[in-house]
Amino acid sequence: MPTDRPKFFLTTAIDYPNSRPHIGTAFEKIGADVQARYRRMQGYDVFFLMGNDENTVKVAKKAAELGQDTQAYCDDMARQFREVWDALDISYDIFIQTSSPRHHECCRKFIQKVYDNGYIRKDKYEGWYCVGCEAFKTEQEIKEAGGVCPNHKTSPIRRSEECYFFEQTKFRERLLKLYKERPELIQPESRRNEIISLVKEGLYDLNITRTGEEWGIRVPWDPKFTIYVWFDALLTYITGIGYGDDEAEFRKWWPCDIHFIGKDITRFHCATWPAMLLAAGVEPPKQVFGHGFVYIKNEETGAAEKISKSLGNVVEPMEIISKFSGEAFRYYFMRECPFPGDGEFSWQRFADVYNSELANNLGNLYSRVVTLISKNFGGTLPGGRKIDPDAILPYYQADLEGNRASPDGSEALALIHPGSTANVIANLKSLVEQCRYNQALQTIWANFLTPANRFAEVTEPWKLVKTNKGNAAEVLKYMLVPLRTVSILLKPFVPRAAETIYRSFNFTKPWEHVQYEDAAAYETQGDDLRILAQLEGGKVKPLFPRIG
RNA sequence: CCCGGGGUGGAGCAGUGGUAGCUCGCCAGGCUCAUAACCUGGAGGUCGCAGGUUCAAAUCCUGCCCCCGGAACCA
Repeated sequence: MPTDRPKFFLTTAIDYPNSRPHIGTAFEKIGADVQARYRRMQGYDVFFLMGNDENTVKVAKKAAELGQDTQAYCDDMARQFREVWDALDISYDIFIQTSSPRHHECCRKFIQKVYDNGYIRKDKYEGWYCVGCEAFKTEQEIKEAGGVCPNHKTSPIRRSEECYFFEQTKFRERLLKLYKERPELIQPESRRNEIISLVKEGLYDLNITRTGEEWGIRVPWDPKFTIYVWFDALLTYITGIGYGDDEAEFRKWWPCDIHFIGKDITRFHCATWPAMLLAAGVEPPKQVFGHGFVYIKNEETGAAEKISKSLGNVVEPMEIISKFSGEAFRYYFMRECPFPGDGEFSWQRFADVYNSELANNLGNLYSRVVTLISKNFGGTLPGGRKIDPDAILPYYQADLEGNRASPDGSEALALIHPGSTANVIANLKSLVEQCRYNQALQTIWANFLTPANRFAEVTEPWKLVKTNKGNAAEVLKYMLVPLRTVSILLKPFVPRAAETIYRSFNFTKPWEHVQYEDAAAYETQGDDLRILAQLEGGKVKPLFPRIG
């Protein structure tokens, strides 16, 4: 289907399926998903790619340990990963398994191209080899284990063997030029600085093959070698959109708009990956975003620990989802952990944030507004009056200046001036586009939800219905404004709750077509404002039930 | 040793030259429409340390201290 909408192609890192996904992996997927959902809302034609990285020796070993066929093991793990992503409403368009025949084939075409272009040479790799493991060990591994193999506790031997090298050093100057010409390529900026100094000093050719492995992709011109897992893993980003077998589709999506990755693998994505692409005559991606890590707060010591199996602190995403919800999970990590930087998880903090921000603030505002309208007006507010989305902000400002409004509804309404909501939304768009999600959410709460509750406190519609029903109806319509605004702005973050709020009323624009700009452009509605939500005894089901 | 990030009231953070702010927690009061929710007020910080620039520094410069990461199958 042809389209003239701007395209937006984004990817997450692909994961090793040698263990189930943890909350750190989920953090990345959610951050990418917020971006994908935001772009779709804003009219982009979006393609969101994720996947599992299966061509590694570790996966084959793990399958063997379990007595399973490697492929069957990979398929089952892929199912388990997708189960978690689905529970978190990750809206990926394609999920690649690198063990798939199509990936293998496209991969071979790519590496052949790089070989033909003269950027792969045969040479010798020398390093510390453990006979027990039948594998090379890094200096680091040996050093950390005290001079022996960490698995076998035996001394490694010096060994050299033939292999193929990718000559990425040949791209040193071109990479540096690229970083200079396109400062937005590596984000956030701290990562960029890191990579520039790395490429200036530390770039070296990469051994991209292994021998003696059954599981993996064969090197096309020399099939006794398999392709080193990193080289094939990165290729997922292009094989997934048709590189090597669907030229039109590939040209439609490439170059990638954002690769979301963990900050630890920026060097691969910002140096090796663009070099690989250049070597094959393909354009580099537009942006690589290296997000921060989630640490687990040790409830006893208070220290932030790296998520690791050996520390035994791994938290299963499903555990959080079943205790709270997928929406709460998304909110917590986007609100509490600055996406470009590091964040922390603790059950205590999770419960605090959930109760105070989702239940008490957002959820409760929704409940009180719905109940007030249904109990006092039978669920229908008479229409015909224009509602201005700036109703709340100026009140808030007036309040800050010390001009306390009187409890008379009409006087509170007199504080309204137009103009400011649009500014806040412009700022929010920029924050979301820069992936500064925690600041975006904080801005939404501070500018719409808190003022809405204050507005209610000053105008007291529950009293006003007894003395001046006309004014009470107006006040309630104004309270609906921030609720509507927030539902639109939260659509990328908590899609289900946002939809529930929006669809609880007969707002005119269809939910599927709502954009950020609509949050500031509340249309005049001749029709009555009605509650469409299902009620029981005049009340709605709590959006986020408090959890004790 | 080197490189990167960071040190702001009890916790987590924002704040790149002009009276130190947000969320949570804590204390007191108000309200009662609402999910024991909401609103107001309060306590609590010499913005890691020492110098320097400036009319003015959390913010710029210099030196020092401390914490966290850091090269490959780990997001």
